[in-house]
Amino acid sequence: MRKQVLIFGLAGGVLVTLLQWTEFHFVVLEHSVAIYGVLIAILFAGTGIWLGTRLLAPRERIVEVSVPAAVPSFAKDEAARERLGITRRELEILELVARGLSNREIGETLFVSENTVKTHCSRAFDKLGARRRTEAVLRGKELGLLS
Amino acid sequence: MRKQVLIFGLAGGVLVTLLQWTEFHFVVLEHSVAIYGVLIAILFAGTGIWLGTRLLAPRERIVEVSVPAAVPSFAKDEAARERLGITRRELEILELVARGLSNREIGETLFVSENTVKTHCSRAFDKLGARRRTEAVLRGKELGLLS
DNA sequence: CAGCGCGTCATACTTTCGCATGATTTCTTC
DNA sequence: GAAGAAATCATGCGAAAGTATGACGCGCTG
Repeated sequence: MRKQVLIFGLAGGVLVTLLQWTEFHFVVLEHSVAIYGVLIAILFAGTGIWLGTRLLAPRERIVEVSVPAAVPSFAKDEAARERLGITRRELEILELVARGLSNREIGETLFVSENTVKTHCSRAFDKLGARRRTEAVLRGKELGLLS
Repeated sequence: MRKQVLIFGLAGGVLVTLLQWTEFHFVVLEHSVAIYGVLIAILFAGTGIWLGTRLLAPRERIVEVSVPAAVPSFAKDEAARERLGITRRELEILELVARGLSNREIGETLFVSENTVKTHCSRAFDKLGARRRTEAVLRGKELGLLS
């Protein structure tokens, strides 16, 4: 968090410097407004993107989780997940496994590589004491992880 | 990441053009730079947020609610089995698949070779329209084949 | 009896899984 | 600001799973 702020401030300083420099040297009066505009635009577009990713994305994620289930058993999943030390991402992938998707398809669905899916799967299987995906799905349902 | 940069640069170019155009045509009035700045800032902050949410966090989740009624258990299995043209042996193996057993374990359980299990599995998967055992289990439950 | 469905098995081949290991990055937390 | 958790990705390897094809025996049935 501090890192972003730092980089951000640094960029701002660079911009200011650059702006003054350019203005005082070769891009004088008539273009100054344009320059200012561009710089401000860049600055605020960056801020907007930053805000969008940092602040709005998590909210969207929460919506994803809470909307679909119609909320009969959400806290239960969470409790079971927590108890087993399974991360949210792992559970997410486990759910797709239970839907019969291959690792490749899961990767495409979640926009991550197949390798990543495999990693999550392995960890989840390990935590579930399962050695195959079918077994993992079964255990997941038994333990209240999956509906 | 590259995509965003590209779009970002594009937006920048568009802005420069637009800005110069507007400046030389109808907004040359004596508005202060600050007003331009604020307007552009607002505009691009919004754009940035839009970009951030649109491009950097494209996530969706499709969740369905399947309702497997588990009341009449045996006759229904038979009916579904018959309807799908699945033999008893195939269903038997499918049940063990759903229990998370490997082909080898199934073979040992039923005293047949692993190859035989594979054959039955392939045929059953084909009749279920499944390409993976996890998918087959899911379809089996949806169709009332498996409890 | 000839044909058919079913169960059994094999061989060969391709694809997918699962495991181990290590690296990088981001975020949180103390 | 150091440390840990979490997510991401890669590579390599062996083990499963899945596909295709052919074959054999058994029981039923027209």
